[in-house]
Amino acid sequence: MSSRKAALKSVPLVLDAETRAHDDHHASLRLWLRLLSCTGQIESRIRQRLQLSFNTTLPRFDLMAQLERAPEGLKMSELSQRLMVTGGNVTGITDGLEKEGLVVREVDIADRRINRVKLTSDGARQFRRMAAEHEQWIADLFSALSPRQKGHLMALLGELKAHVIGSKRGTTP
Amino acid sequence: MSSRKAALKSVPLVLDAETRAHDDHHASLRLWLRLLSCTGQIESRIRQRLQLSFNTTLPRFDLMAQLERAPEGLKMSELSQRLMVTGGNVTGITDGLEKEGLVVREVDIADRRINRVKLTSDGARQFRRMAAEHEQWIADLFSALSPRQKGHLMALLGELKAHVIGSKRGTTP
DNA sequence: CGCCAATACTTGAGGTGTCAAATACAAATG
DNA sequence: CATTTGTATTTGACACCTCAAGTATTGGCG
Repeated sequence: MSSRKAALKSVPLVLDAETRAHDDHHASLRLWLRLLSCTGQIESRIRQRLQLSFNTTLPRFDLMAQLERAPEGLKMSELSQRLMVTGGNVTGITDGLEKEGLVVREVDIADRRINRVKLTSDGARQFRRMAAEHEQWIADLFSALSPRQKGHLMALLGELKAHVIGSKRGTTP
Repeated sequence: MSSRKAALKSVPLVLDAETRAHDDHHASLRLWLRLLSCTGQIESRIRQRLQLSFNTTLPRFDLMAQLERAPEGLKMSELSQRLMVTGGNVTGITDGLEKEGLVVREVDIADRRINRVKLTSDGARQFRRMAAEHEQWIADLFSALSPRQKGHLMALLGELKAHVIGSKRGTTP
């Protein structure tokens, strides 16, 4: 109701360093939340479909996908590396798949510490069915973006990933 | 060894639909894997730091973050919605936080089915300490991108997310 | 040969996550 | 007011996932 205007807060023409930092922090935070929610949504859709269509899970699917490209089988440790999960985890998932007959463990002749894991023919057949559908799901989920946009997104994520991985120093030397 | 050239497979000047579809599928798949690995890397870095610096976890942090913006407290169901996880999960995380005295459950006077969850003053203090560091971590992790690039990434992910969420029909109506 | 460190994997405890069934309370209905 | 219906949360069974400790087995070294 007052008529005074002089007391309104001034709008600086040049933003100070602190303000810029604050804005950037905020932008990064929002970006991170969007990245997280985007990935989460897609992942949850895939899990859901894997469950509905094939009564399986993403980690199982991922493990089988690795095995499919390695007809000679993979060591547990190799699976662990490729799936970027711990060895104990691989043990558990492999147990489940083995119980369902989709996969077999074969003790290495030369070094009996080693377990070589292979797809059974049943597992291979089942995986091929799943892989085809899976690829289509992904294509559909990403169909909102043009090839050009996909390339752009790929590049931006590439830079981000490189920086994140590159700065992995300083934890426990 | 033959000198005949006519039998070489022709290279079409215009790619057929099948080839285009195949390439697009492949691009989508690679993009998805990169998205996944990027998010995973960042998430794992944050988890690691939360563990090292504050001996806590990401879900606990996220729950406390929600409570900080709601001094009157939140119902379990509200937490469930905001964190995008199931109610059972919220129960578990809240149990842990309550055991450590960072959070309290208060039964609603008017409707005794409702549990209102609040940060304790101890929890609030601890959260503020964590939040400041957390924001800095994020800013650092995303510092590889210019503000312009951040904006671009934000927009691309926005389109992707909108499409994914928009196509959520067709499961169980 | 015999011991010992390194390697490959498994096990067990603890925190997340999901779903479906159980519990506790409230509201609507007759 | 008693019964039914609905809502808020918890519980229990599984599946992941990590870390740290345990078990086998190998290969080197005295």
